[in-house]
Amino acid sequence: MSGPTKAELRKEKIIDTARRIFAEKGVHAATVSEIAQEAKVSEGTIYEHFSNKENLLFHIPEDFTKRRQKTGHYHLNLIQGAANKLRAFAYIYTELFYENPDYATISLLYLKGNPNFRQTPGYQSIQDWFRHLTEIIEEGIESGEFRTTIQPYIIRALIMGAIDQVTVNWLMAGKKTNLMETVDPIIDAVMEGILNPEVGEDAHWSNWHRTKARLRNKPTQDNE
Amino acid sequence: MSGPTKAELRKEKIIDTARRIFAEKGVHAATVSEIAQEAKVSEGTIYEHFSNKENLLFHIPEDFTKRRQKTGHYHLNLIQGAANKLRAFAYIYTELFYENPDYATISLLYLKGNPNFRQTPGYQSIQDWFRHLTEIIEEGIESGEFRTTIQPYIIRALIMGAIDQVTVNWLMAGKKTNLMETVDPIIDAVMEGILNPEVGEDAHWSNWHRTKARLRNKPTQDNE
Amino acid sequence: MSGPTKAELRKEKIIDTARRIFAEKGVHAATVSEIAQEAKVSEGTIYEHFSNKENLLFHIPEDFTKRRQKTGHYHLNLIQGAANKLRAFAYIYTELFYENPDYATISLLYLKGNPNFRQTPGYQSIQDWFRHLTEIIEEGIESGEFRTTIQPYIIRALIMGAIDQVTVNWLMAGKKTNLMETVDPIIDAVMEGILNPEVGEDAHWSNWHRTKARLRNKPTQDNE
Amino acid sequence: MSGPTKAELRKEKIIDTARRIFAEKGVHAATVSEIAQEAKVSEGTIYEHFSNKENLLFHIPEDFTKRRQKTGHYHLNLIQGAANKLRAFAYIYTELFYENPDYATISLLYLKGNPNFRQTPGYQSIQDWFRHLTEIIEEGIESGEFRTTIQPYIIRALIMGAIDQVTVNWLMAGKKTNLMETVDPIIDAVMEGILNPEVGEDAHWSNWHRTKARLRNKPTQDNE
DNA sequence: GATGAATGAGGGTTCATTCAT
DNA sequence: GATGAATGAACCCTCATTCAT
Repeated sequence: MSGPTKAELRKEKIIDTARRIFAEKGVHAATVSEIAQEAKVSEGTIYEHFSNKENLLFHIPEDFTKRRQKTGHYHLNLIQGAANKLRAFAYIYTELFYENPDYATISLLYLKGNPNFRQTPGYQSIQDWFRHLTEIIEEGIESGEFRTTIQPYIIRALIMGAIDQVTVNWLMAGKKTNLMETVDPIIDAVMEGILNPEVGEDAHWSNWHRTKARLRNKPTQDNE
Repeated sequence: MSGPTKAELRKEKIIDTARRIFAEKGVHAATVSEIAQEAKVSEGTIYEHFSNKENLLFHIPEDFTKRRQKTGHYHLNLIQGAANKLRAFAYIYTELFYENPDYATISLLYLKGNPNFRQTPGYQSIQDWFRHLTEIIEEGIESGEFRTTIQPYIIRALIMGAIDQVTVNWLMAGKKTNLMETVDPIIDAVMEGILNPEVGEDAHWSNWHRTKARLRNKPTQDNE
Repeated sequence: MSGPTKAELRKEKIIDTARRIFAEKGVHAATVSEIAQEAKVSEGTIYEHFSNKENLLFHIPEDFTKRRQKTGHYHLNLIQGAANKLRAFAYIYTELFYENPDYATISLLYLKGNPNFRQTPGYQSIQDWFRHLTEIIEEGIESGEFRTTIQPYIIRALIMGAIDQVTVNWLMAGKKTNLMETVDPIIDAVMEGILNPEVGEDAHWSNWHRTKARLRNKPTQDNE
Repeated sequence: MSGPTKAELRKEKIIDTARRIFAEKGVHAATVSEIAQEAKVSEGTIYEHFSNKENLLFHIPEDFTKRRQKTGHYHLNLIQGAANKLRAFAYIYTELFYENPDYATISLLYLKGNPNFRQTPGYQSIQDWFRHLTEIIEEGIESGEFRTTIQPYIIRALIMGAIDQVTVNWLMAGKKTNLMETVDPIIDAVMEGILNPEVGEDAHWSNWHRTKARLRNKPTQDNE
C-alpha cells in the first residue's frame, strides 16, 4: 500500500541528478561531488547506493527500461500487422529520446560504445527490447507482409541506426526541431525503398542491379 | 621534391600512436605520457604539435579525410547513376572503418558526439564528405532514378546510421565477422524497401498506409 | 549469581572479533563496519561500548590481563627459588602469545609502541605484571641466587626482549614452528651466559673484560 | 667527480622529511601532502620517486643500511675476538638508534612487524647485517670463546631483543636517558649470565637445573 | 626544436562517527 | 539499548600541462 521508501526516493533522486549532469557536462567532466550537491545528499550516500561513478552511470537506463517494459509491449500487442508494429516501435523508441533528451545523450554517447556497460544487466534489458524489433520483422517475413529476402538484423540496423543518427544530430544542434517528425519519413523509406518503380531497369546506362553484381565480385577494388 | 620533413613524420607518428592507444583504452583512460612513450617522443614534443590532449584527438581524422578526398571523389566520379554511386559511397565509407578499426572506434565513439569537435576544421572536412552523399541522392531524385517523395537527409541518415550501427556492433563484438558483407544488404534494403509488392494493400486488416495516417494524427497517443 | 549479562557477552564478542580482524588485516586496514558485521552487531552498538576505534583496540588486552592476574600470580607463588620463578614467568608469558597469536600480534605490533596506549588502565595492568618479573629478579639478587652486579631492568629487557623478538619472527614466518621450544634456551642462556668458563681470561689476545673497559671510555669513537 | 645530482638530493630530502614526520605523528596520521610541503616539493614529485606512501616508508632505512655497510663491517673487522666483536656490534646497533631516534621509531614500530616490508630489498639488507651477528656468535663457538651449547639464533634474539626493548622504552619515555649506557650491562649479562657461581647447586630447595627438567616435561601444565 | 622532471589542482573513494528511528 | 543509513572530512594518487635546461 505504501509507496517507495525514503531510500528508494533518494536513490532515484541521485540517478535523476546524475542523468542531468552527465548529459550537461559529459560523464568525465561531471564530478561525483557536484552530483551529490545537486541531489542534496552527501557524497558518501552516493557510494552507499552505487559502487562507483561508472556504476551510477550504468544505472541510468534502469528507469526507462522498466517503464518501456510495462507500456511498450502492451501497446505493441494491440497493433496488428508487422508494418504497423514496426512503425509503432519506431515511434516509441524515438519518443523516449525526444521526451528525455538527457537520457538520449547518455544512451547514445556514453553507453552505446562502452564495453563495460555491455556486461551489465541494464544492457541485457535494452537488448531484450531490441530483440523485440527483430521479432516484429521476422513476423512480417513469415506473414508475407515483408519480402522474404530481407535480413532482420540489417533492417533493425537501418531503423535504429537512422533514429540514433537523427537523434544525435538533433541533440548536437540544440534540440530545436521536432524530432518526432523524422520517424515517418524513416519508416516510409524503409518500407518502400528509394528506387522509383516507374523507371525501368534499363533507364540508366548502369542500372543498380548490374552494378551491385559488379561490385560484389570486386569488393575491394577501391583499395590501394 | 623532398618528402615530409622530420617534424612532419614525428607529428604523424604521434597521431598514429594516439589513434591506437585512444582506441585501445579509451580517450579518458589513455594518458599523454603513454602516448609520448610509445611514439618515442617526449611529452613536451606532443605539446609542440598539439595545444592539448583533446586537440590531438581532433587531429586523428585528418589523415583519413585527406586520403578520402583524393581517392573517394575520384572513384565516385567515374561511376554513373545515382544508385551505383550511392552503393559505391557505402562501400568506401564502410571500408575505411573496416580497414582502420581504431579510426572507426575514435570516430564513432569519441568524435561523433563531441560538441567541441563540431567546431573544428576536421569536422568540416567530414561534413563535406557527407554532403557528397546528399548530393548523390538529390542527383538520383532529379534524374528520376529515385522517388521524388524521399528526403535526402533521411536517406543519408538511414544509410550512414545503419553502417555506423553495424560498425559499432562489429567493433564491440571483437571484429570477428566480415564487416564488408553488411554493405550490400543495407543498400539493397534501402533501394527496394522491405514491403512485399506481391501482397496487395488490403491483404492486412490494417494496412500500413492507413496506420501511418492514423499515427501521424496522434503522434503522442502512447504517452502517459 | 547469574552469569554475564547479554550486554557483557555482546561486548566480549566485539572484542574477540576486533582482535581477530585487527590481527588479520592490521588495525589501520580493518574497518569498524567489518568488525560490526562479523560480530553481528550494528556499528552503533560498537560505539555504545567503546568511544572510538582506538579505544576498542585498547580494550583487547583486558581479557588476557584478567586471566593472567588470576592464574599467573597463583602459579608463581607456588614455585620456590627466583630462577625457577623466572623460568616459569617466561613460560607463562610466552604461552599466552603461543596460545593467542592474534593477541600477540596486537600486543607486539600495535600496542607496545603506541603512546596513547601507555595512558590507559590496560597498560597499567600489563605493567603490573611486568613489574612482577622485576621483583622476581630482585628477589634472586637478595637471596644470593643471582649475581649482585646485575641490573633487574636489564635482565627483564633481555628476557622479555628475546621472547618478543622470537614471537614476532614466529608470527611473521607463519607460526609454523613450536614457539614454546625457544623458552628454555633463552632462559638457559640468561642464567649461565655465553662465555666458556673453561677458557681463561688470557686465552684471547683481547679479552672481553679489557675490551669492555676500552669501549666504555670511548663509547662514541665509531661515529663520524 | 660531481656530487649527487639535484634529483638525488631531492629524493633524500623527501626521505629525510618523511622519516621525521612519520616518526613524529605516526605513519598513518602523517599525510603525503604534509611531507611534500615540508620537503618543499610537490606531491607529484613524491610520486615520481616512490610508487606510494608505503613505498616511501620502506625506503627510509636505505641510507642507514648503506652507511652501516660501509663503516660497520670495517670496524668489526678490526676487532679481534668474538666477545669483543659482539660488544662492538651491540654498540654500533644501539648507537644508530641513539643517534637517529626517528629512524629507531620507524624501524621498531612500523617496519619490524610489517609483512610487506619483509618482501623488500631494504629488509634484505637489514637481514644481511643481522646475519653478521649470527656469524660472530658462531665464530665464538668455534674458537672456544663461547660455550658450545648455546644457540646462535637465541643469543641473537637476546641481544637484539634487549636492545630493541630498551630502545622502545627510551623512545616512549621521551629520550631523556642515555641509551648507550644500557649496552654494556646487556652484553655483560649475556656474557656471564645472572646466576651467582659462588652459590652451590643445593643452596636452594629447588635449584634451577632440576626445575628446568621438571618444566620441560610438562610444558603446558599451566594451561586450563 | 626537444626534453622530461616537476607541478598542483582536482577527483574518486573510504570510513570513523553520528543520530533519527 | 540497538540500529544502520547518512554524513563529510580527508586522503592518496593521477596526469595534463609547463618550463628550465
